[in-house]
This record gives sequence, C-alpha cells and structure tokens, in this order.
Amino acid sequence: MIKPRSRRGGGRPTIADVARKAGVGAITVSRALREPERVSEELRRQIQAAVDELGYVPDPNARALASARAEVFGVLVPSLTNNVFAEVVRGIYDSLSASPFRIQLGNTHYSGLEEERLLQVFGSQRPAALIVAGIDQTPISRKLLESAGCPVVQVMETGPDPVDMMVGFSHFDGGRTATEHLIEAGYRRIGFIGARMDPRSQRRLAGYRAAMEAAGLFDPRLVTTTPVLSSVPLGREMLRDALAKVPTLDGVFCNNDDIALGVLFECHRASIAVPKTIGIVGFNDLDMMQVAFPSITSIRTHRYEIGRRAVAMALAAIAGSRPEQRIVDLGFELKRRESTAR
Amino acid sequence: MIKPRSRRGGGRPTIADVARKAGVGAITVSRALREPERVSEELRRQIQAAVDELGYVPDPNARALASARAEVFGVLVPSLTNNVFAEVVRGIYDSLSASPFRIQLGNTHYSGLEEERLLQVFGSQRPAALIVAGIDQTPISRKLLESAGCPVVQVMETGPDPVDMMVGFSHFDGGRTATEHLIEAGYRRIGFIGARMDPRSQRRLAGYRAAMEAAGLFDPRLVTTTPVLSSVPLGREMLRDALAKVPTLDGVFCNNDDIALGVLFECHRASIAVPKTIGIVGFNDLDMMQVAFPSITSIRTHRYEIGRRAVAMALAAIAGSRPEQRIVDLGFELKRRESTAR
DNA sequence: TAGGCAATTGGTAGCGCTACCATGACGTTG
DNA sequence: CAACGTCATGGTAGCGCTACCAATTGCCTA
Repeated sequence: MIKPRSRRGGGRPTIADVARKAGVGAITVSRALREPERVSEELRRQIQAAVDELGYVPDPNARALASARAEVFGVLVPSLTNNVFAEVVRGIYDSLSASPFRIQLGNTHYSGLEEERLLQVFGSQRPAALIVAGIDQTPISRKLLESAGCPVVQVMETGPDPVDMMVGFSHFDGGRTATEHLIEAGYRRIGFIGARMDPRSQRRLAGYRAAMEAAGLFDPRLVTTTPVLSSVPLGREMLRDALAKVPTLDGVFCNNDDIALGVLFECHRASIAVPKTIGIVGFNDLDMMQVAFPSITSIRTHRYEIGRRAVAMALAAIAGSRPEQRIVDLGFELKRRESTAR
Repeated sequence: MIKPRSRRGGGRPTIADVARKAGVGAITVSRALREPERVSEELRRQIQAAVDELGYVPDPNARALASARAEVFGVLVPSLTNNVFAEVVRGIYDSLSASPFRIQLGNTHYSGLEEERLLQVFGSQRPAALIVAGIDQTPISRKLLESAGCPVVQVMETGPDPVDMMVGFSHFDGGRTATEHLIEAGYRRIGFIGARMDPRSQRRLAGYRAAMEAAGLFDPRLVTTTPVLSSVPLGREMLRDALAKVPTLDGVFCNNDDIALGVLFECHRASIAVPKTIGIVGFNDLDMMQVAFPSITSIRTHRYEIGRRAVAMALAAIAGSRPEQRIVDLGFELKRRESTAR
C-alpha cells in the first residue's frame, strides 16, 4: 500500500509541489529562485507563477542542510540594551534586510566564557558570516573564529591583529582627544569616571592618562572606576565619589554618555556650575547630549555606520572579493558643546 | 569504487561518528541528548564521553528538518534601539539562554506591511513560538499568526481578543493615571505631547483625554502629536510647539521618557520652573528619570518582566500545559517625583 | 559533416537528524 | 505457562533542499 501523503510538517508546499505545478524538475525551481539568470525567461515566469499561487517559501533549514551553509549572520554583542550596541545591531539589521540573510543574535554579557559558549553554538549552524564586538577575544574564542570557515568581522574597535576583518575606531585616541580638549579649555584637575571597565573603556582610560601625563597633570587619585554596569544613576554616584576623593576636581571625562548625564544631573543637584566650576565630556554622543542643558561635549562615534560597513565587508567576502582593506577605521568626532565652554 | 568520505560540510563530527565511537545506534545518541531519562545510565555515560571527545554539537538545521520544528523563538518588535523593546528582548533572551531555543529577531519598523513580510518569512522556519509586540496586527498578520502552528504571545499590551496569549498592561489606564496625577497635583492646562503615535501611544492619549474630560479640562489645542520617530531632541521642539499654541500650558503628559527629558531640558533652557510653572510626567520610567534634576514623575512599566513572562508562557505551552490564564496584565506603577511636586 | 562547446534542464544521491515502527529481553498476570 | 505489557535499543525511511553529474539541444568551427 502506498504511504498516504501525510507530511510530517503541516503540509506547507514544498519545492516538489512547485515543480509539479510548473511542469519542471525540482532542481530547476531551486535554480530559478537562487540563480535566475541560469534559467530561461519562459520557465522563470512559469515557476514564479507557481510559487505565487502556492505561496511557496523555501525552508531555510532544508536549504542550510543541503548546502552546508546557513543564510545566517552570527552577531555577538556584550549587551542588548546598551544603546551603542543596539545601534550597531540596527545597522547590521538594516543592511541585511534586503538580503536573504537572517541574524542570529548573541549576548555575551561582557563575559569571555559566554562568548566562547556562543561561538561554539553559532559554529554548529555554519553561519555565512560572524560579526563580533571587540578585539579582545580569549584564545579559545579566537581559535573558534579562525576555524569558523566564514568571513569574520570584529567591530567597534581597530587593532593590529584582525582575525579576518575589522571595522571601528581607536578608543585610545578617543580618550586622548577628549582629555586634550578639556586641558585646552583650561581645566587642570580632570578626573576620569568609568563604569563597566571593559577593554574599550580601559583603552579610553589609557588615552586619558596619556594626555594627562603629557601635560604633567596626571594623578592616580583622579581616576574613579567600577566594574558595575553603566547607568545614569551610577554616574551621579560616581561624581560624588570622585569629589569626595578630590574636592578640587574641575573637569571629568566620562567613560560614556550615561555616566556624563548622571554627572550633569548631580552637578545641578549640588549647584556645581557647568562648565564654569566643572567641565564635562562624554563618549559616544547619544542624541540627548546636544539638547541637554547645558549641552554636553562628547566624542561622536559612528555606531550605525560600523554595523553597515561590517555587513558590506562580510557580504563582499562571501561574494568572493576579499576587500583590499581589511581594517577600516571609521574614526570619531569631538563635538564641542556648552559643558566645556569655559 | 567507493565514494571517498568527503563531507560536503567541512568534516565536523556527526551523530553517526558519535554512535560509532560509543558503540551504539545513532538513534540512541539522539535520545541520550534529548531525552536522557529514556536511555540507560551506562549508555548515557559512554555517549557523553564520545560527545566530549569528538566535540560533537548537533546541527540545528538537520534537527529542524527532521523534526519539522526549529528550536527558534521568532520575536517581532517595532524598533531595535528603543530602550523599551530592547529590555523586552533582553528579558526574552535571558529567559531563553538556559534552553536550547534561539531567537530570531525581526524589526517591523512600526510597519504593518513589514510585519506581514516578517511573519511570512518566520513561518517558513517552523518556529517553536512567536512573540510579537502589540495587539494591532493587520488581518493578514493575524491570520499568519493563527496558522503558525505554534504558541503565540502578544506582548506590551493587553486587549480583549488574543490570538493565543498576551502579556502586558493597559496603556489607556497608564495614560489616564498619569493625567489624573497631574490634575490632582493642581495642574489645569495639561498638554499631551506625543511622538510616533503608534497604537499604544494612541491609547495613552485616549487615557489622557478620558481623564481630562472627566475633569472638564479637555481642550483639543492641548494635544500635540507627530508621526516622527521619538527622541530627546524632538521632545524639546515639541514643547516649544505646544507652548506656542497654548502659552498658558502648566503641565505635560509625555508619550514617553525621551520626550519628557527633552521637555525638561527645554524648560531649563527657557527658564521655566519645574514643577512650579510646568509639571512633567513621562512614560516607562527609564532609570534616568529618577536622577534627572528635578527627578521626573513617570509611569513605570515592567518591560523586562514582560519578556520573561512571555517566554515562560510560551515554554509552558510548548510543554503542553496551556496556562489557565491566557491574558496576563503586569500593570504599571506611578512613580511620583519632583517634576510634579508642586 | 563530424566534432566540440555552451546553454538548459533533469536525475540521483545525499546533507544530519528524528519519527515511526520493530525487536528482543524481561517481568507480570490470571 | 501462555499471553501480554514494558523497557531499552535499533533499523528504515524520510524531512526539503541542493551538489554533482549526465543528458539533450542547438550552433559553431575545422
């Protein structure tokens, strides 16, 4: 007895159904969908008609299994809610929405171990490309990236030794530029306030330190950091801590804009004049910086563009054309505003 | 001649390799991994040893194809960068990280058409569950959700007619509560300022209107809206517009906290005393509201918890136990702060 | 005019896994 | 003690698609 046509999977149309309806072989349907130029004009039309009529949508799982390559970009970021990474992800998403590629998102929670675990899992899906935040992977993670067998783009930062490709900017230079700006504006006892001291924040701190030392102004007591997750309320607390240590503080370079905003609010609350008594510089330049009162000087970073560029490079690599430039530095921009206009 | 053992897919170990090494059948390995209790203690150990030694990770694509069900949660949100949805996604992610399920994220950009397209695409993957923001799906989207053949959770809002399950709260009540609070605090010419008037914002506006009419205070000129994407700078502009229309404005209920923050900054800039001259209420209660100066009254919503609860309900449904309560209202909380303490 | 080559199309054989059914070894029961 | 579960395990046959090769056609070259 012939097995009744009981599909395990809910009876959605398959490529065979389309082929039957269009009067062609299944493989021709497959080609018409993926490489239309290799199928004659006429068949292409017939097949398209059958696809439309049946509402056929290819099964990505079957496709991935057969072709040993999933149409998936693995994306690893340390936080989902931090606006900075959300913007990178948005850039990636927007650049990918016109392509057949999906996004597989992973949140490392700033943990190297978690990153290793996720890379392991992602690897099992044979992704088309991997985009990871940061350049400080553990040796194991690095090995996993190198053996992923797909383009890899490290984003947010540039460094000397890419796994494959890189898009970002120099956090060290960003920190130095911010600090030099404060020095030029006439501030002297300039503090560094940093939460969640991940490797990028460390390098911003190093840039701060370089600028301060060059000006003969460095003093370790000016540096206030914590491993705690960054937030606006935390910025407020940290300014209090910093002032308790160094009452003569007359400027702060903040790790990021959340902290800077918290610092600004604390200044209001404590009736500390900004920029007169204390100057403030943030990092990233979220859009609220320009409307804060006073508006806050910040280092503008190109997060969205980093996401777009990373995808463009990965797509080019997938298409076989390794870009000549494997490290792309998108730079940053110092936005001078009222908070440092003494 | 026997075909040389040239795997299409880069030679990663398969379930057959594990089975051979452990001296058992492939199906037993499959079971040991998915339903360990059905395999004897001894074999389980042998298989685990083989898995570890080979570094075997099951191929999710093959698994999905064979079982007609992918271990994927489809998640549809209207924005990736809006902190509110980022927190929902974080809640979903955290709740899912201990499970084998992955997340397939879709950004509808507040477009019904885009939502339909994404549901179509997601459906082709036979997801284990779907979580979608909002309750105002188009008829086509609704049909796609109903025929998805998996648990569906609509989040962020509650309403009378769930596709399957719902977790959220009443935006109408939130808007009314916020407005009633302003009225009780003694404000009379209370404006509504709202950007990107999506359905949830519309209902907050309806709640505002209900409260104002009940108090005999409603005046259409008090309402200022725009379809433009919400942002802090926009809040600043919109307060200017509102004041241009109604110079006697003495309070504002803002659509969300970004707008509220922009309004606050504009008040500082224009030397309008808060809360004395104008009272401000936001919506969502981002953590910066409590440290703003003055701190801003807001409606606290439980975004993270909504994500967690949605996953819990979906997981229960997958396990076969449809929860008795299909609509979960997580409510909200009015946080009274300085911005309305007249 | 035979041979060669490109363009189109199709058949076959998997990709790696699991659903489904079969098997054998044990009790358990009336 | 036959008949009948129950448990642990395995074999077979796909899931829906594409890589690989073969076949056919028409046209061009020598």
